[in-house]
Amino acid sequence: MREDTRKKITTPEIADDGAALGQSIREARQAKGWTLEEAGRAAGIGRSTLSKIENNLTRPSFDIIRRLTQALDMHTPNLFLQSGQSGISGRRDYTPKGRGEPKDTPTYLHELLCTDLTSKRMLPYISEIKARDISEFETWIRHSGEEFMYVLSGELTFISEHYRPLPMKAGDSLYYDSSMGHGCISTSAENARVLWVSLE
Amino acid sequence: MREDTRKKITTPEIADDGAALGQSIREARQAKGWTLEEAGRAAGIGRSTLSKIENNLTRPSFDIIRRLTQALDMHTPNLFLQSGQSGISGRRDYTPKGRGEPKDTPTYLHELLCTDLTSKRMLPYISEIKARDISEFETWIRHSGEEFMYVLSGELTFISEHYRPLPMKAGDSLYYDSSMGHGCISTSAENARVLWVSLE
DNA sequence: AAAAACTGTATCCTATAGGAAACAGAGTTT
DNA sequence: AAACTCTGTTTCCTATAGGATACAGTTTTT
Repeated sequence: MREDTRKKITTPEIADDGAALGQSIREARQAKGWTLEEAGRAAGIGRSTLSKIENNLTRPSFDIIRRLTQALDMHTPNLFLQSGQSGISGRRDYTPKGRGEPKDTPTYLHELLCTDLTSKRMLPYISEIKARDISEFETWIRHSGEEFMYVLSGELTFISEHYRPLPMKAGDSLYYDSSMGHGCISTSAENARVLWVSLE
Repeated sequence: MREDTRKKITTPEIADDGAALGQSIREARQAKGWTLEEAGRAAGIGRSTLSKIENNLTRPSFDIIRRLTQALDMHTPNLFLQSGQSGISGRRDYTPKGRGEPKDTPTYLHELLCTDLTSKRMLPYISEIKARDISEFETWIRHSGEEFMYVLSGELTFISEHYRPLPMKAGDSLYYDSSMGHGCISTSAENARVLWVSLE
């Protein structure tokens, strides 16, 4: 080994709050059984860079992390959790039938489900859509995210941009981009009941 | 203004594939009605840095982006979408009753819903849980993410780590951390039917 | 309408991110 | 056991991230 006469430049232990980022990546890589070389090639980065990232010896760019998470099929939301907050880890929330949290609007009767878990990512609720005429429709509902709906009872028509009205009845389900303008109207004599799960 | 004799170093238009990252951040900041100064202070970064990020003139570190997304209450998964793939934007997927894609396991009869939309983030399916004795239970199901379940018919018992068995019947709902070991057994004479929505 | 207080952008500079290559250690092969 | 071939780590270097500051444009105050 050759003599190193230079002043030692210290850059150790960056990790501060970013915390277990490197560890997460190392686990994901090893779960795939990949070497630094292989993972680096898949993500388009050098193995030295990857080594430093996994050992928290650097503060990688977002771009690098994005490429890595793609290559390793990683679960990205976890990476954003700072030490302390850990989502709903190890918890569950039970709501008996009809015991959700009511929330009414002029058009809908909502029953929010599992509201004790405030940090959950999906938002489940049951809506009672009041029977009414199609002419009452006013404006699109539009909000970023994705939504899944399942018709519990009754009949309704789902209307949205880019598509023609879709008649639905009990047992039917639908998944859609909620940033696309959308809305529901009951087309049965009685109210229709729908289970919704909204993301974001 | 003084004469600039240096060779112009060009660093414009980094944006390459990272794409609309800066735009997303600008939108989130403006949605909060914040100036660069305010948002920067909330995230602990300088306004000049933030300006460059929003205009895609730099390739920010993951750490910076994490601080920003926290301060701005941003929805992080979107940021990981690269330019080509845009989720399910502007699309919807309808599945009539009983027309899901069947997928059976020894214990469950699954019917996957809305399988045409492959890039959706939530995974909805209906499971028929075969009536059986509690003694048949073998091992925990465990996978990262969150799950919501809604009992459509029949009765069952949900069992999981950290908790005691939970009897559920039609109309009940449950939200839980799916990394926590869990499982279901039917406790009614006939099979129980459950609607599940799984996230990641 | 000048002065002042804002806004977001552009410039300058230093610490460092990330690639190339050297290094070190553990198996393999000849 | 020496020569190869892997692994992951460390060193070296250049391009650049991000803060400080100067600049420019717009609105508010005196």
